Amino acid sequence: MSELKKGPLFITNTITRQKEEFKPLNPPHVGLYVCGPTVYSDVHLGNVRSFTTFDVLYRWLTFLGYKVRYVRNITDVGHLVDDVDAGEDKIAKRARLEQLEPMEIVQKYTNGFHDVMRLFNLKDPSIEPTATAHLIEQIGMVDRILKNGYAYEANGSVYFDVPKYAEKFAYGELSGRKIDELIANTRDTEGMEEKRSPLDFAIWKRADAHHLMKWPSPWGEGFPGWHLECSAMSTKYLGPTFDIHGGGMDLKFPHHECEIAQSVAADGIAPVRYWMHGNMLTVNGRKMAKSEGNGFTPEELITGNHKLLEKGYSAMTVRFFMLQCHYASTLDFSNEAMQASEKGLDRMMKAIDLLPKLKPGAADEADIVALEQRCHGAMNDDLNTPVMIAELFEGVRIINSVNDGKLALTAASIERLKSLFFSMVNDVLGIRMEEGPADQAKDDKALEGLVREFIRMRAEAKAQRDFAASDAIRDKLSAVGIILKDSKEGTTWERA
RNA sequence: GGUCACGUGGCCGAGUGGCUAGGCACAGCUCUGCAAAAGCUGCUACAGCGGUUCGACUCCGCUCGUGACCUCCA
Repeated sequence: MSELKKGPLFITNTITRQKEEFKPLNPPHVGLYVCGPTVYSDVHLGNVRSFTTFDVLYRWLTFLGYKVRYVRNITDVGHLVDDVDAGEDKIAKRARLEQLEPMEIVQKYTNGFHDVMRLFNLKDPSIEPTATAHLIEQIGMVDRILKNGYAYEANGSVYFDVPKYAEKFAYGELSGRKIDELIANTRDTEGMEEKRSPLDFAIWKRADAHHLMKWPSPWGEGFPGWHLECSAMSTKYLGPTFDIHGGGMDLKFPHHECEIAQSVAADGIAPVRYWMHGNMLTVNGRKMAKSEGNGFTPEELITGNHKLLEKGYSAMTVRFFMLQCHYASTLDFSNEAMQASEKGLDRMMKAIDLLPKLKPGAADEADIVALEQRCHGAMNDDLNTPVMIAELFEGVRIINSVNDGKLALTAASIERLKSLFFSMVNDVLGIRMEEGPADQAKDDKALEGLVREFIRMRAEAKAQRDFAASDAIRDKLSAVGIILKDSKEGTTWERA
């Protein structure tokens, strides 16, 4: 058993805009923080793409042997509908609309989120902290920022003093923004009188008497600002500086920019060493977003019950479709592309099914070790899943050729190929193999026996060269969704 | 308006200063009684215009087009 060439891993650090070698702070431990959902509505496919990106990152780091502490939060308070005037909380607003207690909303959509994560085979994070369970930490952080002079209290709210911070630190370095331009581009809005600068953002917000979600604080009853929870919880579980912070591109500004500012202002140290941002899922060239009305839920996707969908697609097909595109590129959803992925995945799964049946030969006519190294190399090159999948299709060709007796592989190479596919497809890409479209009904004993009997009858007809009868059997089975395939070794069947 | 991306063959999508991405579709061939599957082969592209270079799809500039962020968003 030769040593696998697994390293080094390069990832694009969005704060430097460069591909950098990943070196954890305290190897073999890796701290990974990913911005989770705000649980006030159903997640849509665009959200799934983002979480899938970091799921694969988590899986790959684990595969490389790192001990990853993966923190993905649930935002259950503090996410303002409008930061400027009313300051109503998204969850509170939803609660009012649905006439539910805010925590009912949180529970409902948290459950829904978890269902979707399971459906798409996303691994659970090591810690899934909620904002409401970390009020103490958040208040503590506000306090530190105040004490350090980077925030001010106004009328029961506390605002982060961006211009003051920018005197000493590089506010805007992540998103590439310049503070003068930001000020120049600010629109006049209502209710800004409390803020000294339009760029300032709330880290603690006073709650009115009728406000549903509020907690006592040194500044009165209120609730934490949106950006604060991630800073407070990442600091608590991963330390003041940790390895990787991930999220969607659309969180870069202002959310992640504010996170950096908060951590630096509170603890005097940059919180994150590698920032990673996943790109958007688009539909007809436009970002999938609730406001566009072009999003569909995973349920609609699977049933095909949506005007943009010609048919339903399985969760694993969707996952495969997403991974055929690099995470940093936009990915455009279309029925044509989905069907291409569905067929490609199907072909791959059928090849995987053949793996245990391959007959070893005396020599190797394909280099499995090299294939393996190319797979690993693709992943180490900024998680290039599309290239890795392309390599796997090379493996598919090899498997089929060996199966056809056109290519020889030794028993050892077959074993290696088997474990390569298992680790890359199942462990790293997170495609559940048993759910391959290939054979869902194979464990149905009665059906298997029935089809076998038809195959036997058809073989008899064929032996007597009664092709009309044999074709009739095949056609009728085909009409009920059973496809027969003849080969030298006999006839096999599968579901259409 | 400001900032930043992107524009690849019929479709989706990688990548690189000179050498085949891959998937799907299509065509031909092999196999087969026929079909399906599988394999082989073919179709061979990098928005436009300039520039740098021995050589650019890959670097630079401009033009056109598209998108994202600047307000909540994965």
